[in-house]
Amino acid sequence: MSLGNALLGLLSHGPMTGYDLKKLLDHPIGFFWAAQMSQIYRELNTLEEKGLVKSEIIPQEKRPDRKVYQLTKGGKETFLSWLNKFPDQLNEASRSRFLLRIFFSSKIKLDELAFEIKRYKKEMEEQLGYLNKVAQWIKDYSREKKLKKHAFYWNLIVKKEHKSIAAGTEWADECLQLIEQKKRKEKRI
Amino acid sequence: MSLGNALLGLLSHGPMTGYDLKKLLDHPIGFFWAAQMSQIYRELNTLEEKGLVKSEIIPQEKRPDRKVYQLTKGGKETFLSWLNKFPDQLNEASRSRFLLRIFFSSKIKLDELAFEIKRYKKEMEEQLGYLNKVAQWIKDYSREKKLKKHAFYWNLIVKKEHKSIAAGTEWADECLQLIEQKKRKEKRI
DNA sequence: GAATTCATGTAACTTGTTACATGATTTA
DNA sequence: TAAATCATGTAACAAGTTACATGAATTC
Repeated sequence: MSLGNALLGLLSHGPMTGYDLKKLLDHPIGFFWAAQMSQIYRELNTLEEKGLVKSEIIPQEKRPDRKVYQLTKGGKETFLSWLNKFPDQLNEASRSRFLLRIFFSSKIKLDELAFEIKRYKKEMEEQLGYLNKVAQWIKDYSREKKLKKHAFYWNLIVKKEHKSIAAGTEWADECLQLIEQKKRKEKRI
Repeated sequence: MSLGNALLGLLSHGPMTGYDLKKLLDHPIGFFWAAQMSQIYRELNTLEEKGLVKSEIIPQEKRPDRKVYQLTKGGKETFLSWLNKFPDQLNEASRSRFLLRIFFSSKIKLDELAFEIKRYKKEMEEQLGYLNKVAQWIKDYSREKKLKKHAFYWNLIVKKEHKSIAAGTEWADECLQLIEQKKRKEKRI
């Protein structure tokens, strides 16, 4: 239940609603753990059933009530024990629709493949823009003393994403060159 | 149903049993699409219900019967239309337990983080070894005329993995240095 | 006046994981 | 003789996605 632990971890920064959690999950965390709203609400229910979080309804004027979740003792313990014990597998089973398509792409036209790779490259560029925003967000956030200690770790993640985006972009360029070469070669024959 | 399309794609190379499919999924495809045996059997049943594959039981001496699956016309069409239409999202929602742990790692000791990153690096090295085997496998495989045309595309994937493994390894080294620096700094204070 | 945001969710469905089950044959 | 391989799966569960629902307040 990695999503559950993500939620517990976020709640260790303070009480929040499902909606707030979703925003954090989208924003800096989306890079390495995505979740749908509906999944978050379900997970929060499960966590509450297990006694790891408790909720309190706070009425608001002119707005729907806020259902604010906070960690219980058990929740803190569960989260810390998850953090402290080594996972038996570091990486999730990999699944990339994009590479799956490339694997079979001898059956499509070279131009179509090139198009798809260009779109991939564009996506990398968008992610880079987003990553820069995240880096800025970390800077802003870490002005608060309480959050300063996190910045070091969060920047490690940013660094990793930077490298992987660079690798992806480089790869895309090389691919496009190789495809051009292949196209010329096929014309000659 | 990406797994379904992967299976259809593999079956387009010729009739196979679920077991054979699993071996291919583990071996070169595992890099970008993993699946459990039980999932494959279930997916094959679904594909058969939809009329995209058909199976034939071939009795064997001294071995359990083979249940050989092959594509139907509908299966070929479905696969090709999947290949030819652009997916609305190239990348799956990202999920990395490893990065999730790093995000929260201000709560664990620096040495433990370093240990985890070292293990990550080791995993990268193992993957590199595996990747080299895959590259060799492609070479061997593409001696067969029928499969030669795939080699170009499969090598694009190898190239991508190479780059991403290199990026990961580099990142791990830099992290370990930064952690050492931070440790020294903390001792001084 | 239309679209978006805030805030809550439920239901149905699909996909992925883990554990269990069988039983002969081959390799170390 | 123990383990691994071949080959088939089922069942239960966990996790993720998509579609649907509500309704006020704010922004364009």
